[in-house]
Amino acid sequence: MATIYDVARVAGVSPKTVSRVLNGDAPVKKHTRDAINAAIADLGYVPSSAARSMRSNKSGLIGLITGAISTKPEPLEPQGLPDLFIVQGIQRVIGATGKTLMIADTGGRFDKVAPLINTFLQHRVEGLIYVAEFHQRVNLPPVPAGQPMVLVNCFDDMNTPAILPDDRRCQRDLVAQVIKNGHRRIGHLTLLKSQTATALRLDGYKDALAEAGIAFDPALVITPYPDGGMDSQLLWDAIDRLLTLPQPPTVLACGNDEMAMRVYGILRTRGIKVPEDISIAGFDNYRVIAETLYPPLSTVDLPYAAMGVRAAELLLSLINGDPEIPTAPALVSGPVCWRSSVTKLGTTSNSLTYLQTNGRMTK
Amino acid sequence: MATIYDVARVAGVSPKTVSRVLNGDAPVKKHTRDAINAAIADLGYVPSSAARSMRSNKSGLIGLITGAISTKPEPLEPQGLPDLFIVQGIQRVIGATGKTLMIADTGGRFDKVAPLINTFLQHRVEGLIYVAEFHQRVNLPPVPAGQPMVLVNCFDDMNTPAILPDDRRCQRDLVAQVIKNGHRRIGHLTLLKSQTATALRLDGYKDALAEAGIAFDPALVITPYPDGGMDSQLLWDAIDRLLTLPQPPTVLACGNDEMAMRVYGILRTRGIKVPEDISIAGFDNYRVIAETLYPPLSTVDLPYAAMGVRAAELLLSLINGDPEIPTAPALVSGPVCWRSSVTKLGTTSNSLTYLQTNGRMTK
DNA sequence: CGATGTCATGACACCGATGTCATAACTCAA
DNA sequence: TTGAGTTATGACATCGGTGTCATGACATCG
Repeated sequence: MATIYDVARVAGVSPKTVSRVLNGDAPVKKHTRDAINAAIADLGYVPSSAARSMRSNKSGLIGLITGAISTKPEPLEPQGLPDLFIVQGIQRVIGATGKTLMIADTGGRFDKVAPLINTFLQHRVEGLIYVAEFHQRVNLPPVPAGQPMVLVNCFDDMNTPAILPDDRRCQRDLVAQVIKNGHRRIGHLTLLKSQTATALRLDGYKDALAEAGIAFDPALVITPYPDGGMDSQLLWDAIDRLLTLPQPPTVLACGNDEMAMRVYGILRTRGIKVPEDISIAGFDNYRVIAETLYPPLSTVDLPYAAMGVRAAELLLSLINGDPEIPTAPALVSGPVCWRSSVTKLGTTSNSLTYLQTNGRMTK
Repeated sequence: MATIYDVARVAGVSPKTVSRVLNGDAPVKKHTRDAINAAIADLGYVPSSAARSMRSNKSGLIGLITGAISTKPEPLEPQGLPDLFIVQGIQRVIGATGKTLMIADTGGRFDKVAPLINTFLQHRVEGLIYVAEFHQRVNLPPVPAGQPMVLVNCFDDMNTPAILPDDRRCQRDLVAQVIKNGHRRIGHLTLLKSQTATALRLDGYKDALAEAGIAFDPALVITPYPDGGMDSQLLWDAIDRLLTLPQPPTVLACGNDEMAMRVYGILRTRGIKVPEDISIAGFDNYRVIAETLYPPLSTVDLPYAAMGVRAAELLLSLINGDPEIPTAPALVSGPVCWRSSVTKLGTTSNSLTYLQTNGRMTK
């Protein structure tokens, strides 16, 4: 690979003058400049960032670590790869600054994180970003004090700056919209108990009820899956329990869009029509599912790309030494995506009442 | 950031001896080694890969570029992010060699490719990998001759080594399995005409028919969407045309799992049961869909992770200068994933014949 | 015309590792 | 005890850029 010395020799100038042309940091006679540019093109010269960053002590690199990592040993079910959207948001911001984003994937193995951080430190990254696959607490290996770092979709016990989804507010907004459409008995099928989002979303669900003056009925909230397993049968049972309540829900708010998709399938095998007989809402706006299902799914958009943007901006300000020290994690929320899986209820009719006469459904 | 000189000073030795401890390339007295390791820990010393790679002329970096890039200006519909699985396969192989994978995302913008390649060249990557989001022809900016490079999920006109999915064989295997289950009238809903995979898969469909001695009936093959648009109504029309044929298909082989999911929804609104009334097959094994749909979808696994592995291995052998020059792209195929969306047909009954008496379906 | 200032360019050192070679310290056999 | 051989360590140059400072070529002005 050609060096700046080769270029200098071919152009008949000193290396320093070539450097000036490359960086445009000092005037160079047009004649000289042309000769140098010709030599660069001739030789296919590409400057070495290693040499450059060694001299300048600036790497221009941002390190990003991502992966399906849980603090628990057993991996939870795969989520919808939201981290990809987060990464794209980060990329947009970082790319605009001229810095280079180095992305490393752990492949879901927690023991890979420490070596990856070490590799990044060897490359003297100016900042580190850790993106979790779903909202969770993490416990990362230590990094040198003063090393700018931002967590996305996760948080730790050491007050590392973090960008988090506002699960509570999103769920509240969604349920509020459902209520606005006339529903008052709102079933809620939650994610796993162990997931951080689950408790927050339940709070949001309660917030919306409280704001509408509807009493909270614990019978309407069911966690279909115990931690670990994900048997379809369990989901059937949960729905069954809800629909055979004395006052069954008119809508099911599901833990995420994937669960909503399963619920569609289950209801249809029982001959229950969505949304005529019962309405369904999801969570995430996982578009491949939400837009493709029939009828399209009402859900909340978890703004992963926006979280990425926020994270990158926060990291850049940390790198620039801006004195803003955000003590609390930043919460980002997104819009409700209203599609046709939730009907507008008249105040008098409840299309599901017929179910009450059916007794407990068969399995 | 501490340097090797700082460590040497604190440990009371020369930098070269520290280097020896770091690399273990020459014996060092235990007493000295302990002092050095203590100093390293004290100072939080991390070696600079810039200085290292400058001296050794080896970066230990592999550059990977990915993104939803099409050679056409208008972006096609989003596929299922298969490139993520490809990337994970690549990561596995590269990670095992001790090299570092630098991933850059174009964010779907073709004009970002050239600058990204340039950045990678500045970092003196030892190899380049380009991963396309779906099987396509690409036209990448030029790279220096001799720079090891591999294309994945795409190919160009310059014989750059490439790893491609074997669409033809996968489709053949799937249809063969369908035939083995007693189906002889097999509808085929294709992807967009402009997609490379579409023609290959049609060939595979014909291969399977030919091997089973079934005549090819063009009426059974429909391309629902014209290039560009993706109106749901068009899919309805396509299905309608198939089901009202004098001899309607007993199974619909869809262009991908997402299309299969839409077909599920459409059929159900018409009161047609899957798989009792008609069977459905997909393509891709996009697991969030295929496993979650009810009934679970029979499909073909496009082995994206395996393609990544193959690509990484090929790149490593190019870097090592192994003299194998694969002139033709390597085709990778995957297993049929048989689930319950395709029924076993008895040779005498055709459960769909009742539809023939229904006449054309209403919209 | 000579003093001063500006502009274009070059010489040289330095960033942080490591390869090469030299050398000090030590072991062991004659 | 001494010379040969081995082991542990250090001095120095080098990789490819760029910051600092010096210098030579002109232009400008009194």
